[in-house]
Amino acid sequence: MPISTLMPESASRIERKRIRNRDAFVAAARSLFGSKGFDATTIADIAEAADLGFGTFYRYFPDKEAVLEAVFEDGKDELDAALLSTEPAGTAPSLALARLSERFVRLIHRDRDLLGLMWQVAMSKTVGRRPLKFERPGPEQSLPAVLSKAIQPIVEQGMARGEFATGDARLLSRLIAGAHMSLLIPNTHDVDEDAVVATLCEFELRALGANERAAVLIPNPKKHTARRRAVGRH
Amino acid sequence: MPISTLMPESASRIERKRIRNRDAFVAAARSLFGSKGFDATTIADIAEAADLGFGTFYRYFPDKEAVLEAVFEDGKDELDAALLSTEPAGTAPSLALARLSERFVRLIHRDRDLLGLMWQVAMSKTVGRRPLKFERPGPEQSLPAVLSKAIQPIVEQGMARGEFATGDARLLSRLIAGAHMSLLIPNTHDVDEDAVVATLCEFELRALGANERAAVLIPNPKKHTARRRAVGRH
Amino acid sequence: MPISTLMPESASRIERKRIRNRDAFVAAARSLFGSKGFDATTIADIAEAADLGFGTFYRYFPDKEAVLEAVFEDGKDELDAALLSTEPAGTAPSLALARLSERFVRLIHRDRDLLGLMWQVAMSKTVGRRPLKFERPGPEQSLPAVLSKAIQPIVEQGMARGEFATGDARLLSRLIAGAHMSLLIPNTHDVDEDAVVATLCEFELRALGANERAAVLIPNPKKHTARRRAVGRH
Amino acid sequence: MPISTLMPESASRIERKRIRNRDAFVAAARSLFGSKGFDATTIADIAEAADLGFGTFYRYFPDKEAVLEAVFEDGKDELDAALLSTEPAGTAPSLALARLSERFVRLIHRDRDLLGLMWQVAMSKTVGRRPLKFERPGPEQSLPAVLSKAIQPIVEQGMARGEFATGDARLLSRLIAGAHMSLLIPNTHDVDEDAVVATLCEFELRALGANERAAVLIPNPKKHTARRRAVGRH
DNA sequence: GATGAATGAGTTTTCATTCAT
DNA sequence: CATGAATGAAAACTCATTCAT
Repeated sequence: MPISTLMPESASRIERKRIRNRDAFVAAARSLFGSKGFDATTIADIAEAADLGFGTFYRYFPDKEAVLEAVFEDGKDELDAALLSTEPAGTAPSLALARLSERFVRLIHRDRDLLGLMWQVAMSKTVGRRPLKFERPGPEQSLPAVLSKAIQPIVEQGMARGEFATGDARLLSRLIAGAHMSLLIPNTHDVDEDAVVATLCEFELRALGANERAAVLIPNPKKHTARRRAVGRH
Repeated sequence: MPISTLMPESASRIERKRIRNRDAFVAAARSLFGSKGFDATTIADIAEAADLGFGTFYRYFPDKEAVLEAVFEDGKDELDAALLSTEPAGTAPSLALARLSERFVRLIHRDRDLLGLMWQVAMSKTVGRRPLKFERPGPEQSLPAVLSKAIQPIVEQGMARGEFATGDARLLSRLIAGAHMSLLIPNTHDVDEDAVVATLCEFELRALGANERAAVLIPNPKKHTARRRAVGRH
Repeated sequence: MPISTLMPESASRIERKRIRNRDAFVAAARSLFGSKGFDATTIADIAEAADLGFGTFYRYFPDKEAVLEAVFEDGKDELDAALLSTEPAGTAPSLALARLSERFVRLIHRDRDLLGLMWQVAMSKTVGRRPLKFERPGPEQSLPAVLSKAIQPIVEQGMARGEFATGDARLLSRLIAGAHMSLLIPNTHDVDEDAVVATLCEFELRALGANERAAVLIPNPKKHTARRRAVGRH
Repeated sequence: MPISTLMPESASRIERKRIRNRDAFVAAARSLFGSKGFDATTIADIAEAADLGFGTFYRYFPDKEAVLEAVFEDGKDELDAALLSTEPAGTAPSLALARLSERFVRLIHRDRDLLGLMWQVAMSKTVGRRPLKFERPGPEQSLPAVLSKAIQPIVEQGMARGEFATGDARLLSRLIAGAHMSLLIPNTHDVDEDAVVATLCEFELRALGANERAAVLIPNPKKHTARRRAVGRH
């Protein structure tokens, strides 16, 4: 997340300016990387979008890849905020998962840029013209990784509690994350967001073999009666 | 698919050489694009990998993008061969889907390069430094699109036959395709291939609300008794 | 001039074919060099225009420059035919010059390509991307050189006979050639050809200080009475 | 003319450096284009000659053609300075023409490069490997055009005043310009510059049918008595 | 002898990165 | 510190020329 949010009042005026500038670069980079891709984005583009001087970039980042890394790190915080369960300890895993799914679908609409970028990095060791230097945190913070990690504990808990069928929690989490990711693909038929949430939840709860107790927790019950019934079909 | 397979006996020796060279370029490009990414791959790389001269490339393709297109076209045929159901007309949809999934998992191991590339293109309008020229077939032949299209009819049929719960077949197919795609992500813990197939099938059949008649068709029954029971658990 | 005209009946069929092909290349090259320039013309262009195979070119010329040379040589013959005085020995120099001028103006309309090309070579040691190898006859056969050489003897004779004022015949010939050349410049206002001839003749005869005996020989007397009188104005 | 001359005292040091660099590129380009031709000159050549980095070129000009254009524009100013009559209003046209001619001959020795280049562009629509983009001012500022335009008003005035025989002033100006241009052709026998001026003046004044009042104005009278007499010979 | 496939040297152009102001 | 001018490494692409068929 933007550093600025971490130190609202802190430090000297000059320090605050440094932070503001850095955040401007990161935000610009994130938007541009997301929309045009890493390679197609030049440092000049970023500086321009950040409304800062060109050479200034290098006072904040040693190279182009560093800003990508920063985008990831800041983005990870944001993702975590969106994805990590803040549910009370006793929340039913199926509900936790459903909520996470809903938050994710909303996130897609808000942050498609960032998500697409993180996805991209997950897929190839080379984002830019040459192999990424960063064994650095990077890819582990790629979208599917983060998402998968957010899902896995829920799944594990669900299995432990008997809400979900038992199985390879890691792999299942990944498959669910993949299903989520599929929503990122540019799509002509963009369906109603709520309907997507409902179908997704239904999909994943079924896939996990959620039992009836779990099923009733699917969100947006008013709109999707038919489907809810389908989920609890037996 | 490589042109060479289309004209096994054909033509003059020189014509065959042309085809062999073209295929060499396409194969080299596919492997390199897949492993290093489009941008990180130079024409020189491709030529080198194809063991042909640099200038020779331009006798076969007008530019770098053209070879990407060729990779896609040839790849699409290959994908189709792997994914399109060749099941007899009466095959149960759940079986068809399970078989498709199995074929896909096998495919990942064989053709990770190509699949990764197609996925990449699906995600970003900018594969290269600048937006792709090709509105050309391209992206519609991206992996998730092709996969999704292969799955959708099966899902529809399953719904029609009452094997699967009814729902938005298009979206569900996409989610399933996404789950498949998640297996493409470079993964340190590479699990046993058969186990992956089993879990995937179980996952998607459940997710589709496959009823008991469908469930018994899950492949590799010997190894995964426990899970099978979970599927048909109710 | 095309070799073909030199050996109309000669030699074997195969020999005649060789000659025909060579001429086709030279003609194609001349037209293309003239219209697009030496550099902008590729060997492939020439071969295509000659309706001959690409590699065939190299069976007739060792390199691209050689065909330029050939164009020059063949062109020189053609130029000589057009420019060299074939007047009977006793012809008045002013008449000879006038006739040459007329022939030249006509030539411009017929062979602008070739003339432009020869002019170009006259101006720069580098026609193509790199310095011309040919110290070979080349530049001495450039248009102004040839033209100048055609004019000079006439001028000298005129001076000797007292028709023209005496002076530096070589330099004056060059100036006259320059005046001729100016007609080659692409020109929006293309005037009537006959009028150009008349003005040119008038111009050069005056410039040489042609006396009254000479002046009456200006061609196209009917159309240009006024001007003729101006020439013989004193 | 070089921008530098326009802002002698101007601006910051950095601004002056920018201008100095631009001028260095233009001067280098002019010299190289003139001597080797546009095509044979690489950007690297220009940068080297300008003693600047290679990439620096592109900070000043978007492409190779742009620097050609700049050479033309700067050159045009220089030419205008040399060629446009600055004679007092009442100056005899023959004198004005003679002076122009003299200035031109001197110019040839100083600026052969530029003049050759402008001539070249006048002749061919394709200076580079492909047709010039610039319909831009360019070709109208080609040497013969500029020269011709400088001469024409003098000729017209001369005709109006009765110093010159009447005729097609535009065409005659062009012929005279052509005679001038002929002096640009690389010439082994380089004659004495003064003698060339004298012969040229004599040539053109005669060619225009300058009457006796005009004739006495031929410059350098001391050295060329014989010729002067020839001009005023009748 | 004719052909065109193969080739790589040479050119333009882009852009990350350095550095002087 | 902020800035943008300078720079050259790297990449795409063209085309003259060689050579196998």
